[in-house]
Order: sequence, then C-alpha cells, then structure tokens
Amino acid sequence: VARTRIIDRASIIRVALQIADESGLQSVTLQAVAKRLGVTAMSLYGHIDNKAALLDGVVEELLAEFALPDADLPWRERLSRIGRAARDSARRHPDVFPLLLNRAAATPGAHRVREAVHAALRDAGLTGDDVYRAERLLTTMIVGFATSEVSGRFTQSAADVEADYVYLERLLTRMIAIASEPDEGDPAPSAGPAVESA
Amino acid sequence: VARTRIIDRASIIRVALQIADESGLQSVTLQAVAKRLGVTAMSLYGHIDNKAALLDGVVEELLAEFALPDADLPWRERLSRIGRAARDSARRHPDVFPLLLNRAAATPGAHRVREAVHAALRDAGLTGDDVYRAERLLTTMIVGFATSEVSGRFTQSAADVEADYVYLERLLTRMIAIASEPDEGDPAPSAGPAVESA
DNA sequence: ACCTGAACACCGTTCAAGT
DNA sequence: ACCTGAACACCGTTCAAGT
Repeated sequence: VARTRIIDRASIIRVALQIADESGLQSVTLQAVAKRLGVTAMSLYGHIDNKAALLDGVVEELLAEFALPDADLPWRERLSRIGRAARDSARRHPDVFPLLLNRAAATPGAHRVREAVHAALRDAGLTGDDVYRAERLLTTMIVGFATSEVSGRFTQSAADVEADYVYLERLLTRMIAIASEPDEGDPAPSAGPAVESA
Repeated sequence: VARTRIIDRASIIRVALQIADESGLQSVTLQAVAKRLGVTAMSLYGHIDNKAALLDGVVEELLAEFALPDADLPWRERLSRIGRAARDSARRHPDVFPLLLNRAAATPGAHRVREAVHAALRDAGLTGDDVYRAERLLTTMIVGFATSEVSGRFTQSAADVEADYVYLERLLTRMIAIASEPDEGDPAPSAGPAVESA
C-alpha cells in the first residue's frame, strides 16, 4: 500500500544487536531479524551483503555506542573512564563484546576509540611508537579482562573480580608511568633485582 | 560386515580440531566430521551429546596438547615457556584458541595448565590469594595477546608484535616481583609520583 | 526501488529400523 | 552394540517475479 521503505541498514543492525543481547549470538538469524522487523529474510539482502557483513555491522554499532569521556578531563581520569566504559559495554552486550578481540580493529568506530586512548597517552607524556604500543597492550588487557568477566571465565565473587580489576588498573598506570620516563619506555631494571627463589 | 567400532569420541574430536585448523570453525559441521571418518552424521550421536559438547571437547583437546615445561626449571623460565607455548598453540589453532577466553576454565585440561602457573608463582614467592590473582591476570593477558595476534587484530609487522610481547613479558615479570615483596602485593606508590600533564 | 515466493544446498537433531 | 534411512525444522542465499 504505502511505498515507504520499511527497513534500512541501521534498523537491521540495531535489531540484530538487540536479539544478540536478549538471546545470544546464535539466535541472530536472518529470519529472526526479519521477523522482528515485520519483513521476510530475503528483503534484508537489499541492505546488507550477507550475514558476515551484518555481524560486522553489529560490532561496529557496539563501538559507535561506546561513550568516550570529555577531552577536558585529566588523562588518568579519561583512561579510567574508558576502562569502566569497556566493562559496562561488555555487560550490556556479553555475546558481541568478545568479538572485539577477534577482528582487525580497522573500522571507524574502532579508530575513534583508539584515537581517544592515544590522546590520553600523549597527555601522559608518551611519545612516538610508545603511544601505539601502550595503546595496544592496554586495550588488549582491558578487552581480555572484560571478556573473561562477562563470559564466565572468572569464577570468583563479584567483589573479587572488582579487586582484580583495581589491581590491573594500577598495573597499567605503572606501565604508563614507566613508559613516560625520559630514559625510554623499558619496564626493566629500576627498583630492586627481581626475586629469585627455590 | 565387521563389528569393529569404527569411531570413538577421541577420533571425532581429533578430526573436528583438524577441520577447524584447516578450514575454520564454521567448517566444523557434524556432516563434515562424519564424512572424514567415513560415517554418517547421525552416528556421531552415539559418542557425543550434541554439537556444543563436540566443541567443548575440541577446546579440551587443545588444552590437553598444551606442553608444560619441566618442573625442575627455574620459575621464571617456566613462566616464559608457558607464555611461548600459548602463542604457539594459538598459531597452530587460530580458530579454536580464542574460545579459551569465552568459557569457564573448569575442565581438567584448564586445571592442569593453571596448576602449573600456580606452582611457578609460588616458587616466585607469592602466597595466598596473590597466587590466584596473579594467575588470572597473567593468563588473561597472555591469552588476550595471543588471540589478538592470531586473529589479525594486531596489524603491525611480525617484528613489532614480537617487541610488544617482550614488553608485555617484562611488565608481567615486574608485576610478579612487586606482588612478591613482603609489604603485600600492591603495585602502587614506589618510585616517583605518576606523571601528570596538560 | 523495494519487497516477496519459490527454490536450493546445507544445517543439527530424533527415532525407528537394520545388522 | 553400533550404525543408517528417513524425516523434520531451520539455516543462508539466489533469482525471477510482483507492486
């Protein structure tokens, strides 16, 4: 009757993410997405290339939703908030978030988050390749932690997981402090000799 | 003709891991596994509960293959080798290895590897809950790193990835040194005040 | 321009039946 | 005891056809 386009790429991806959050990734099926949109599965092909592209879009949507802190805040506070935001995102999207570790972070959304981390690290005093290296390590650890937390790999109490996270955050803060020392970013021999034992 | 049992659980899982390594996880299909074993898909149900159980078995097989270092080596060397072994395992099984971050590490194979790390950390001087916390963080980081490396999330050259890994290893070594200090495992205020900046 | 019907090859899974 | 045939509900995907 009406010639209004019923669906578009954005609504397809939004619904797919919704289904993943509610019922898991394996419930994200072209027919399920189409049904919720009141349309047949075949019509989705007018807006997406195939299912793999749909899942790429879902991950990108998760990244797009990712709230970045105000750039005026001190760098330490910014990094701390980004870490918390990652864990929040993982909790909100427990089936989709883990995909972040499995794909090349080459999408616009990934770039945007990465840039925010770079900026904070530069403000922390890192320069050159140290910025990129620290970002990679830091992001890998945060995403790895949040994924573990949300997929049941950590079996301790919530309070213990929180304690682990605080510990991890301190460790990363130290990494940044060491990397920003004038004598180049080597976390090697400073305080005492490493502990040897039987 | 012969009443020899043609297949068993172990051979099913071995073939499934083989197919995953060769053609990816989405090629691991009951029909594909059965075909390679010279049997129909339905016959697999005599040995496994369902496909999810098959994948659990595949992950467990990867862990069972995981070579642990000689317990007589110094703890630092043992941890170093376990880290390298993890990266080797990821390279050999690039589609299966990432699953390690997504499941509760409650299987016998997971327990075996974890125990080896616990032992090394105790020899490093850690005690009590510090042992478990350090193992969790350490394992999460190594698995996260190896997963990133093998799934194309890191886009630098192989040499740069290697440099990142060396850096990560030093960082973890420092974490252990700090945690084993008598004053309790806090990586917090030792050297200088953390760098603040604009 | 956008959606649908019909069709295809392929999934996981059940169950009664064969040897 | 172990494997198979037949069947089912469900996938992703293509393509010609409708409006």
